[in-house]
Amino acid sequence: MSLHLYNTLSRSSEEFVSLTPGKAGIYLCGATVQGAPHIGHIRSGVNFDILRRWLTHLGYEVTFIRNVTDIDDKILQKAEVEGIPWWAVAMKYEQAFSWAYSRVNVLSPTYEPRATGHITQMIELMQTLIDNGTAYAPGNGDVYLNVRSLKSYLTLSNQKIDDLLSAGDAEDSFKKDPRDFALWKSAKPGEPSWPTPWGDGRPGWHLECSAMAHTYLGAEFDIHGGGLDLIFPHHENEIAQSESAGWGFSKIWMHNAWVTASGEKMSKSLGNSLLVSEIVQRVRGIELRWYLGSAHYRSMVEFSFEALEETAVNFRRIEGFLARATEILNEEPGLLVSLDFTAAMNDDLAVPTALAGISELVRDGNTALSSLTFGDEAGQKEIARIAAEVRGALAILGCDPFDPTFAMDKPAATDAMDGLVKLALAQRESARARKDFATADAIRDQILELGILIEDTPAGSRWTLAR
RNA sequence: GGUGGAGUGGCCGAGAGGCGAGGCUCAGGACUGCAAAUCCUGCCACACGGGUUCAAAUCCCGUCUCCACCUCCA
Repeated sequence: MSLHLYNTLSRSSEEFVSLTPGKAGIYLCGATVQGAPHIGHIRSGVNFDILRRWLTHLGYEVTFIRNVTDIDDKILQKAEVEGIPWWAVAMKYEQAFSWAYSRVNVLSPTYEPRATGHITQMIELMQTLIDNGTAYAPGNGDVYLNVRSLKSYLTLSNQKIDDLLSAGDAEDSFKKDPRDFALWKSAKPGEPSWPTPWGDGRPGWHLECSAMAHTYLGAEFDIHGGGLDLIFPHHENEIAQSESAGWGFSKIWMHNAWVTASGEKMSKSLGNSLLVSEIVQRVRGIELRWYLGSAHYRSMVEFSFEALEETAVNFRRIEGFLARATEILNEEPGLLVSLDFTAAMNDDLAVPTALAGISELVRDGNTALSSLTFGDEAGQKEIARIAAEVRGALAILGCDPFDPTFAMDKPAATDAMDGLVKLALAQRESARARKDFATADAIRDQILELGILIEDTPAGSRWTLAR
């Protein structure tokens, strides 16, 4: 089966046919840099990173744009609170996001545009919309989109305009209709602003994504992604602006579900302990990624530390197999992508199904490892094949243990430490040889207290860090 | 009020008419000097009430519970 993806627009799974053969353009709504990233933000990054890696594996040349919205009401508020300029707030949290993305091995986008770098494009878009009558400037410096003038609206969220609850503050505004939304907001005293033909001001929330997607991906592109909660109003308004400008815009809309805590969506108050910076104190980045990536992207992930730990244990089993296979083979496994994995991924990125296949492969691999006899070339080949299929799958999911990105998670695995542990192991070995098990076990216990696990194998003892 | 989603074994979590996804935990076994790691066996679940069908977790009708979006949101 070829790649099929669920399109929010049609509420069904559709075959992916790119606009330009061999190429794929993706626009992902990135962060509004107003605070530190929690694991929900990062989940979105991981989900779409997996999509990107899969498309790349399938042979597409992927242009992946993930924006940074670096001007907005909350950033200005935060600047007040923190007593630093708004642009310093934006930079601070943009860097926090970059750090978090890198900890979970999310690839850098092809380009990462900032809203404030695209004011010119936004003004051009507004001019187009005003010229063709879909937008209006009431004279106070604001620019609004007239939603009643649209041929279609709310096609993504499948709502009727009159069913929407009306905005609370609509009465005293310059809007023609309460549902009209701001493309541009006039500057209040002390706020940053940019000059436009309609007055000094700053972008409304939605305009930047239309302008930037158009700049880097063109009038029409393949996939637009983001969190479920962006469907309305953000993505509806992007569609409204872009289609009114005559752009085809995105063919497929993909939305990731969120991470919940105690059954509820993470809000700021709940999210404090779930900052990426906190979680990676508990588990390694690769384990956090495994956790966030292992649920289907359209399913809610109910966060708990227990589930996180459990998933980490599951990952270590897979990792342990690859480590043992590497020792036996005397080289890093290759990278193969199996037919089962391909079938699962092609079915709207069915990672959980793919994971079941990986678990079965690992079991077969462990069995092959334990039944391997000296000089068994067929057995070695089998182990090499299985290890390569496991590693190949992990690599697509961004969790390849051999990926240098994760090297920082193994700080203690230096040659010096290896030498010291082996020294102790040699002493234990000689104690075992003379059947002095009390001494042998004492050595093992002492090493364990330092956080090092000992496994005795027919080929001798091996050690790993316990974590 | 409108729109969308969810309810699966001790726990997590897939599947969407027909042979027990998978993981974690736990119990037993194999291996081991003892462990660890690994493998094997066991734990036959689908919110509730009806219906359709040879066959329903899956389809239909109804009910209950929970969550989300409706101009701050990943």
